[in-house]
Amino acid sequence: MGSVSTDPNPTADPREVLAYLLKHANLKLTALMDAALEPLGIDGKDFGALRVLAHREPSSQLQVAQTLGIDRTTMVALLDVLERKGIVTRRPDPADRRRNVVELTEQGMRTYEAAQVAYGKAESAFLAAISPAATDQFRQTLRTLVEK
Amino acid sequence: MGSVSTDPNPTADPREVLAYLLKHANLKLTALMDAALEPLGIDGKDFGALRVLAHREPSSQLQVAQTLGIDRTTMVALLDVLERKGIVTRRPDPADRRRNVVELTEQGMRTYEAAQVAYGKAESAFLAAISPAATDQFRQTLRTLVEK
DNA sequence: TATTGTTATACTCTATAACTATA
DNA sequence: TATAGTTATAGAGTATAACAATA
Repeated sequence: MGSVSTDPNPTADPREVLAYLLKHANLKLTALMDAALEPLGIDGKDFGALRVLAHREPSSQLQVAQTLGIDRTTMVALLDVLERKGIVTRRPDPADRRRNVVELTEQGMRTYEAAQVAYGKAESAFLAAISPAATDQFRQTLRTLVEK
Repeated sequence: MGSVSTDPNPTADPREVLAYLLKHANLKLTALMDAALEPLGIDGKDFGALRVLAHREPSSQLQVAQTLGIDRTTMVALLDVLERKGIVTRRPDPADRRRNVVELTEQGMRTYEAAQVAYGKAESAFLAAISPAATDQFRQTLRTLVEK
């Protein structure tokens, strides 16, 4: 028997547990991201919505909410803020007036582009301590773990 | 110029962003962990407190709270629940009666051991799609990213 | 005066239920 | 009847401020 599998105390340091490491890695990147986006007047959650809106045909609120995995009532408040800031517009879909077509404004597109740059810097700072190869591996592993 | 660095649209899929992947990996492991611990009457947050308590000398509430990175008022509510379940005890520290000495009970130690087994299964399920080597690499990367 | 634990309170985030309008 | 968006409300989770006991 090897010492690894018979270790009587595999979690002697509470901070070695994967759940702890993953949680704190997420907290750290989120903090870096929010700090980087703050000068643009948005946070990571807003940036997530912008990413969805920037890469799809003009969508209904419900479609965006479902893509983000948030409730449609939460979507209302999120878009209220972005609309007030001039980042998105809402208008009834002529083909189905129950739906709102949500689009990035010109200013919203500029904000989104600036946000991509700012986010990229935050991500780079987060990954600074590991090699490009380790970064690729890390990203690939996360993709596998998250999928389905 | 390589196509990678000149990709005009590096985040065409909103779900390829590291912040998204990390967040959802964390959500997935947290869900698996909470489901695995639920029969024991605790959740991942409680398990975190138990890990700290099991691997330290009997601690004051404040020490445990600071190790977990939570507010001391939050610690009160967390321990209220664990104490009511017979998992921990609180008593004034004879050396400094402002402090509470917090300890796992006998039952608490059994709960903790069962929780370790349950958590281990959740972690294994989470990691099932990647190889042991990739798992080791993943863990090491997270350690590096989280540290300091 | 400062510190630990506690309580009361408030704030953030998000979801559920009910309502309006459209289909 | 069912669906999209909205509003009102409630719940979980956590933090701030004030207080009691102790140092």
